[in-house]
Amino acid sequence: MRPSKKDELVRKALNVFYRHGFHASGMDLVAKETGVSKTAIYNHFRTKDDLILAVIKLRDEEFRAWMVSRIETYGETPEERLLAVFDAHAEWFAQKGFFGCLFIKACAEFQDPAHPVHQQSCAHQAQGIAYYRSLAVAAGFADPDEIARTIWFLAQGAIVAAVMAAIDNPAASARVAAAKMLACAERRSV
Amino acid sequence: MRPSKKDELVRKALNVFYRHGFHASGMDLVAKETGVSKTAIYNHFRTKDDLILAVIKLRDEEFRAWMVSRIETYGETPEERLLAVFDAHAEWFAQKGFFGCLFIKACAEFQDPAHPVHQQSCAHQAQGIAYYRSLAVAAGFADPDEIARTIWFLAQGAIVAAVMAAIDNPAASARVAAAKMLACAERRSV
DNA sequence: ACATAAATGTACAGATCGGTAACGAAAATC
DNA sequence: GATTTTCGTTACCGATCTGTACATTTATGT
Repeated sequence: MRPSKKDELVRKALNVFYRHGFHASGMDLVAKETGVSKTAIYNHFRTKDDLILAVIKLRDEEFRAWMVSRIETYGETPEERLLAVFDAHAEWFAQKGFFGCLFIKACAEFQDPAHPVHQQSCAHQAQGIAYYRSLAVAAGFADPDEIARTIWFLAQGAIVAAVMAAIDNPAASARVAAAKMLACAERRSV
Repeated sequence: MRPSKKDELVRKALNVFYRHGFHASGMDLVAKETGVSKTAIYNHFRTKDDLILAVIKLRDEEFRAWMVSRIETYGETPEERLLAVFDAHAEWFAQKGFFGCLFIKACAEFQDPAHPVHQQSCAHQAQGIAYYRSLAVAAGFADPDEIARTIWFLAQGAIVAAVMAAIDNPAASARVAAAKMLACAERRSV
């Protein structure tokens, strides 16, 4: 199987797991929805967990790249980009087929901290925080860690709200809060 | 079965589902862990979903009562209580056996918005926001909805962080952000 | 065109899933 | 103390689960 074909399989499997959940999606369903026979799938992935891990890794790469790209389009300066985070999230929430955060779901279904899927999902979140921190550093904030954590909390809260709460445009609401927070935050002394 | 016995069964089932997940916990496991035979369980709950729904409802009642109680202990005034939210969350995160938010997990596993478990979980979140809003109103903020949403976002973000992110004491960090936000927020004009 | 590799559908193994039937024991009710 | 309800145990049902075997067909590379 060509690498591109394998990617395509993983991407289609991602859709199945994303929509129906990991444990709720049987391999027969995955085979049907991806159009790849179960035999062929198991030729390339030893177990279902291996496939799920590949799904998580693909999503990690693609989603982070997409998110960074959108943030850098919405905002020019580092400080603008800290707020553009929420514009990008708003765009994400508005996409048809938005069903929440795959990584939060993955950790909800694979609770064992030793499970690779759990760890990979946590690693994804760490990268998000690290990116926000780099923006906060570039923007010259005195406490970039606190800034990054706050932006991240607000963004994750908005994600949860987008799935569970009857809040209109949670990303916009979180953006307002973030803007006020940034306006009050101290800059690094020269 | 006495109501108290039934409650006890639901409470023990809650522990099973909380620790292992809903789909990953078979009814045989539930029977074993609760000490109630599968037959007896099915005498009182028509299906597994019915039991799960009872679990969600029990958790909703108990957890909200606990959270409100802790918040009102940590804070005296409404404004203090908006920050005490994070003290209560910190206490929750520190409890042994903390495994994240059951309602977030429930929505992750029951994605269909028409599913009662999904709806009940969302209703729980709505009650949380409503409580924060009542505090914001009592504290005299000009825009209690925005205040409530921000507190809620930060709290939910802290919960996600407590499970997934390598952030030390996320509740304390969220509290700092919330305090700054409240300090800048406008009061209602008399 | 041919040899090789890989995909397919079907069928299956073994385990587990949600849920039930049957029956004796226990216990609450009258 | 007799009766009725509820309980646990055990075994089971059909469906579905992950994962595999196998023979056939389809791509692929030279």
